[in-house]
Amino acid sequence: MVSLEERLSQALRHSVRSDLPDAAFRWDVPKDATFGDLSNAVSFKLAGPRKQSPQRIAEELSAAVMARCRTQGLGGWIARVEPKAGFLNVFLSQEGLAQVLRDILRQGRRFGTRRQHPALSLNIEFVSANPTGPLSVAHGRQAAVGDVIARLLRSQGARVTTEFYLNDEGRQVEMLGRSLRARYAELLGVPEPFPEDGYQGAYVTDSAGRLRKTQGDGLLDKPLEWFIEEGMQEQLARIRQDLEQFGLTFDQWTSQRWLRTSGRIDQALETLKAKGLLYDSDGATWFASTKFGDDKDRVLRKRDRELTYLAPDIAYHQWKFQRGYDQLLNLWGPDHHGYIQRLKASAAALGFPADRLIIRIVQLVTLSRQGKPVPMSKREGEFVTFREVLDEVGVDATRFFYLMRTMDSHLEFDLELAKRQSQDNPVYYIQYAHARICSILGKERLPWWRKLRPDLHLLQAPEEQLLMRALFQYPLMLQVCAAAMEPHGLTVYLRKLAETFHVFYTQHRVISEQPALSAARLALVQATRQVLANGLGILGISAPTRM
RNA sequence: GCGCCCGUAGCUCAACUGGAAGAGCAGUGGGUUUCUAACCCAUUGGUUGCAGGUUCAAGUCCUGCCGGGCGCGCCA
Repeated sequence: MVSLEERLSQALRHSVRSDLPDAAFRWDVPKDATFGDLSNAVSFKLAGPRKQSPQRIAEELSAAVMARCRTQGLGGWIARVEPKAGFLNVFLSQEGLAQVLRDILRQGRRFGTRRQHPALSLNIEFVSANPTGPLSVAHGRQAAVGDVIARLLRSQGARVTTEFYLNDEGRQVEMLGRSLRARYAELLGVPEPFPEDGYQGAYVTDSAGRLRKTQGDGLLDKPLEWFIEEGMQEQLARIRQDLEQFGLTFDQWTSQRWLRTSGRIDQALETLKAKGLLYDSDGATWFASTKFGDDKDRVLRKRDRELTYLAPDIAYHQWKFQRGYDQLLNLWGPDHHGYIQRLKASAAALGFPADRLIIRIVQLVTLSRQGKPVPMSKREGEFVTFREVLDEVGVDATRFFYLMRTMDSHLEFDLELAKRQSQDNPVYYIQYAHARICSILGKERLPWWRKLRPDLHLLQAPEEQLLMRALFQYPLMLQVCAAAMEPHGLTVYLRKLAETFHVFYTQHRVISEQPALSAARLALVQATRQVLANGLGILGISAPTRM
């Protein structure tokens, strides 16, 4: 079904007759409610070529758009199209607002979602933490952002695969195996030097303790590979468990080991070689990535004949491209941003359009308590983990706090504020609005109201109008967040919607002595509840019926 | 030295691919015999780091500075 704003865009385009790009005809939600429900600034773009003032053009266009709406059967939904300071401002009519409520109540959980033909297919790879220890708070943020981007895009009709790249061979996991073995030996009283750059976290010692408990004291005969495998599997299981607790299961796990044994790494290197993009120098094999915009060429095979990390990564992205996605999205930590150029260069070198590979950096997270920073020392291997935050703060608040900022911004995560169950915690503020509505709906004592077809035109109070207008914005807001691949706007919207509801609630009784008005208000709060639930659902946050 | 992100109210941050400067918190003062006060109302707070440029229009784009963070390996 085509939305109102899309039909308005068509009407506007029809009225303008210009070859301006589609974006120029898009309607935005204006910042200020006095500017109406939708606004557009195309008049400014036409002012130059037409040598007329924007306001003059806006006046013409508003009449033309209104006329077009009438012939298209939209006239009843629009009160007026108002030219103001060059902008076109659309004000929905009471019937238009009533229609929004009807749409919400009819579509229920589907309200705000769209379908695409054909559906955009997309792979999102994120978290991809090494299976060598607990997830960090930064991984947690990536988990939240990636998960909600996936949900947002799915809500807009895209086919999304979420994927975790498992770094299950190489130096890092070997170091975990060595560390585990050393701790195990330590527990037995057999002195064995702890590896330099080993994992010093207490979790390794815990892990060694468990090994001893379950498998006895005779494990030092086992080869290093055995310790690597044991340690890695345990860490991986914990990572999966943490993510699951967070409400996140990945559609696909791709392992580096599998990439190698299946021959895909060799194959990728062969492809580059066949294209004449590999050369030997200083005893190493280099990839001529500068031909594709990189700052310098990169080593793929070191002098010791071992591959660098880039080689399997190239193969991995080739494999992702081969699977036929329209777009690949990678979420990385800020420590990887220097890596973007070379990976994009490799995609281009392999003949894939580099603009189909989108790499976004999710910025750092710092923890604080009541404004005071929580020290995070990685040197001793002791740092606040994602699991600790999750256990202390809970899933809902953790998700919300991770998503409250744009991913470009450093995130200051205040543990005390997130935990606090009070008015300054936005999560509870939103959930409370939902619970309040459920309380009203549960207490309804006059069942014959249900038989009334509500007369939504009774909802004339300013607070009711504002609430309906906020509900109207939901689908458009979702669309914008999905297109930007940025969840943060949804948290802002839901807070605003909850506020609009709370204001309405304190001003007006829903269930009163007036049956007709009560029925209308019941429809209004039911629709509000639905949108709050839908929005929270996309954030992966629960919508409690009681608090 | 080079690259990326950030710089907006006392604090934490928005501003949807240039479009009409905003929230929350903190501060101050108020409001519940009624469907949940985890709520609401009022009010204080701005040279958008600095200087130029492009534009009808710049927090947003370009140039140069200043400040904060991160990265720049034949580590992963």
